[in-house]
Amino acid sequence: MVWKAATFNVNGIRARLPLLLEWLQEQRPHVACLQEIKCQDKDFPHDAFVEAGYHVVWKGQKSFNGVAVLTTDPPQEVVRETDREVLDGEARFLAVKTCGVWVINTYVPQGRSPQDPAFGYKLAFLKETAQWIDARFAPDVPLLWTGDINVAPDPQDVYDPQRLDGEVGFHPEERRLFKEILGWGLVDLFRHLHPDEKQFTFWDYRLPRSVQRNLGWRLDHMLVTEPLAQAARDCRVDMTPRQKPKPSDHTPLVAVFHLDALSVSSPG
Amino acid sequence: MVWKAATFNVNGIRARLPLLLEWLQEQRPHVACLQEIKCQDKDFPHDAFVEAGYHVVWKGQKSFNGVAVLTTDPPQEVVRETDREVLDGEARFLAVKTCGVWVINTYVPQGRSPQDPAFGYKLAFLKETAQWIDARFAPDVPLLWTGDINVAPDPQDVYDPQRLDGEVGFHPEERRLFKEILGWGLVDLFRHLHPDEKQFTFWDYRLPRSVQRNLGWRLDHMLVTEPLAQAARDCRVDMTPRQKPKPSDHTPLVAVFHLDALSVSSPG
DNA sequence: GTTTCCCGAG
DNA sequence: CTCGGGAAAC
Repeated sequence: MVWKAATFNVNGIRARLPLLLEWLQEQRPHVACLQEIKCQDKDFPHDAFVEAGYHVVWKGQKSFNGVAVLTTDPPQEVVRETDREVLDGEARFLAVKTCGVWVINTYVPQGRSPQDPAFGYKLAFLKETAQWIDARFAPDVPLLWTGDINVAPDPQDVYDPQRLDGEVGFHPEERRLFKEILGWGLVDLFRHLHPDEKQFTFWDYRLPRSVQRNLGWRLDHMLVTEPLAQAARDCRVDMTPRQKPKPSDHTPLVAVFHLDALSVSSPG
Repeated sequence: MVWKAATFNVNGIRARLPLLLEWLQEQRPHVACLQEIKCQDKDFPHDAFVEAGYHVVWKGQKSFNGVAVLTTDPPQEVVRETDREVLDGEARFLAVKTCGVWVINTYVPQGRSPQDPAFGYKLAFLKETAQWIDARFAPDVPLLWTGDINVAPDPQDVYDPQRLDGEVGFHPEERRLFKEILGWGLVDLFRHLHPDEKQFTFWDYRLPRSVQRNLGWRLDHMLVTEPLAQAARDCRVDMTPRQKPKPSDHTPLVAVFHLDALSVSSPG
């Protein structure tokens, strides 16, 4: 099957609901990983997604963070709790197996500033997620770690690498860690398919006309294991939601895979 | 000329802007008195009304209160300050002469509760407005005192006169004062033209389905001097804005006058 | 319920 | 700039 996956930091699912539903109808991803839903579980607009034809798994908290996974096919497995304090303490982690693929959706802490304890938390969150994956999966299973990773790995991933060097999101320590994580057996799919493109997924609201001036960052990623990398046919940023009225500060990243082409080592 | 006047407590002019502009295009009043604009002067959406073909006078304050007068014809005179502390202390009073008619727009304090100092302030505000009018005008000039007066004068002006007797807005003291003020030479135009109609202009947001159950109050009025009363051809409540999405808790009161029929004692 | 302000967070 | 939350007012 042709399988479409997407990640989208919506910055408030209630504020973004009209835009998000419109985008889902246009793109019809088989799986959509959402971050920063910013609502408690009871306030999640579940019905709207069911009406749109999706199964929904969500994990919210008051005010901040919160993640959700929408799937056209019912999820085969769901992991809501990892029993790791760093991953479970805030609503930032959700894993779902759908269409035979494990999808890990994370909203990695932004980090605030390199001196702030939040930066240590960010690094720990990245490490623990990688460890959790390592403990549970091998690099030869079809796995997609996606979401707002909040790290721009390379100079071409920020609008001004000189000025931003050392800033949170483009700090040597996180970039090094990001590469180290890839070393386990993950491919940065967008960069893999587009080695030279300068394409962003986030533009700060606070910079005037940041979209028009393209003052962006590539912070949202699809990290895939080798079998999925080989099954990939496309991975691109969809700019349209960021250009509409009342946008999120992020815009979706979308990938297409030929799951039939998947060569899995294990029998199941 | 046929002259249409309206009063509308918008409960936040920024939140109500789409509804208000739509309503202005449908009704095209020559003068529209707005209350509870709830914005500072710098935040008033002046341009939107100019584009809609209106001259605008407004007086706002932070957070609460605030009044505005829209006129199709340029105002001949404007009174923004009365030099009376009670009238000028909060943004509740604005007077404009347009098309030869003096229009006094007030947002009378709600009063909170009969024991609260705010209730005394309400009574004082009503008295001072009446005094200001008396000091400046005679009952034989065309004058319209309109706005959210926050008094339901008679039992037929509230949804449950028994239960509400003594409540703020339907307290004997304010009703008595309201009648006393009319005694100077003002006519409650809606009641004058519709002696037996039970028609409201306000329905509390907090009562579930208050509009459908018609749990309302008649708090918004057009008090006119005799010449205007004789020139009046119509005075009715326009329910449509209260029935649309995102309504104010009030709905407009609209009146039509034949100004040619005006017999003014003075020459100008 | 609804609006506005102020706050913390990004 | 924008979101959500809590307070105050009606």
